[in-house]
Amino acid sequence: MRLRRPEDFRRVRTGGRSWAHPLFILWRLPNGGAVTRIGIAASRRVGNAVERNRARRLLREAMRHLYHQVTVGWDIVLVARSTLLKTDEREVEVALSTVLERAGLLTVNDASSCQASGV
RNA sequence: UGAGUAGGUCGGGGGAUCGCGGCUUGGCGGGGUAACCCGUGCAAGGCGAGGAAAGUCCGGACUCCACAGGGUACGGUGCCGGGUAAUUCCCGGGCGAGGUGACUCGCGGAUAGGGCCACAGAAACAGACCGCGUCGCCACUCCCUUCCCUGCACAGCAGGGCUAUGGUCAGGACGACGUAAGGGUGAAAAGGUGGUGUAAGAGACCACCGGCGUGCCGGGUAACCGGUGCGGCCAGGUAACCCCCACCGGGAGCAAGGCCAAGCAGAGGGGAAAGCUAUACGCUGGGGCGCGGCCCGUGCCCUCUUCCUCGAUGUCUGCGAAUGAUGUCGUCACAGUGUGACGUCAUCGGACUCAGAGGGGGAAGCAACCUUCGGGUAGGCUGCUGGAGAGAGCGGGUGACUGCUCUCCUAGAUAGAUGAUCACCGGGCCACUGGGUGAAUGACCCCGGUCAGGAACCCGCAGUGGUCAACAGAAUCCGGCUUACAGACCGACUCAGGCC
RNA sequence: GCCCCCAUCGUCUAGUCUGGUCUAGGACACAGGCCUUUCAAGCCUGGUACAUGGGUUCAAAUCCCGUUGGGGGCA
Repeated sequence: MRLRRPEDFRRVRTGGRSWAHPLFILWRLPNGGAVTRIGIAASRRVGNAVERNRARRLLREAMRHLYHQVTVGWDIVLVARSTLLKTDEREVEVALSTVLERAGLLTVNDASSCQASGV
């Protein structure tokens, strides 16, 4: 599920914890439900419209591959940085999985982690 | 072959797997008698970014608000004609400038008026610093003359002097006038050349050239062009300064606008028709009576929230004197189980008087609504994609463009959909290999060819490997402009060189 | 998305409307020197800017057009 309303983004950004990475910043906040909700943001500092779309799509594709390994019940906001434009999807996916692990959001699952590293 | 000019087209292709957003159909769930509607971690089918989607610079469509008409203000456009829904766009033409040329660039008015033109320069729009002249004045320099001194043997001559006389050719100073040829300054300086002319000069005059204004004739829808006559040198730049002339323009923008849900806090101003209209005080007004001869003044009383008007010696309620009716009781008279009179009490009626209340219509007031400021919401639906639409054919037009016919349907997101991975084909560039054309050179026939040979260069035909692939993402829609852009292709034209 | 506004030394600004005297002024900051035992303060000196590309004009920070960057408003 995606986060769409501006107040949801505000809530996660003000009430949640964050982890920074050279490629992006991750915020998370428990939502009290049984679903994982993802929001992706790219400011004008990232670049023009094409570059912002590119950054968003990379993050969304990486998150799609890792979605079922994420512990349920959290709202997650990913903020893109301009370094994303120089990388490809696999690097983003590896970086995202390590940051998710540091944030304690990965459900420990041997099969899925092997799949994640093997893709 | 080289160098250019203007224009047009394209913006990699088709696949596999996993995903994304609409639409249609079908499942599933809900509602409903039904038609059908709503929802969806579902399935299938089909669709899914651009030539600039960008900048938001013009012009329209559409929506809301305002709106008799005209003028002014403000803004825009600006050679002429045409195209178009419209334009600051496009097409054709005119003039000027640049280029050998293809071609490119520019465009109202500076004698309608105002302002400005720094510094420099005499002067920046009409002027005189130097200069060139004429005249006057001075007598400074020089010259001449007179005078004085010295010498020569003195008629005179020579030299010198002059704060001493006169003259005025020349120079100089000053003043007045003429002049604009020349000088210098500046971004810009008052038509050019030659002559006549003059005190000096000057379009002052003349010839030619250039420019301007204007009349006529001819061509053209027009801008304008050609011819011809006249005037006359008219005399700077700036209108992306004000301005003049002609034409155009109401304002805001899809976050417009409409509907629903949720939520908050009202205040000021204006206010049509219909509807509704309470209390108190004061002022004003109205009515009645009295006094003074009248106008009028004054005193008292009554009346309505306030004012106007209609109607009213009226209506209703209450108190109640005189008086009337009935009844009880008493007294008297007549008279005789009664009648009458008077008195008292009770009940009923009650003119007039007194006290109180009141009608119909209109205006003020309340109020729907509008507006200004303030407060609240940032959720959903709609607008929302079929249109000045695209392609082809046949016509019209020099062209922009346009008429008819046929065919086609081609994104609608809203933290905002096109992505990830994999190879394949195609393109540019580079390297290597192969191939083609083929010089030097050699041989043969013979005054020019044939055969061998294989360098450098060129081509990029074939193969292999590597590498590169831009600018950029719809947000109401459309027509233009501007800006960004790797590269590829198409035909047209010009100039130069070579060959036939 | 739609509609406005702005850009001048390192920073804050004047000048722009009405072009010239702008080699662009001021304050703070910076560098050097004087003063002081030293620091601060004070005094003197210096360097440092018209966002960018064109156009109009004799001349542009100023007027016109494009580009870039920044800011704001609109249910």
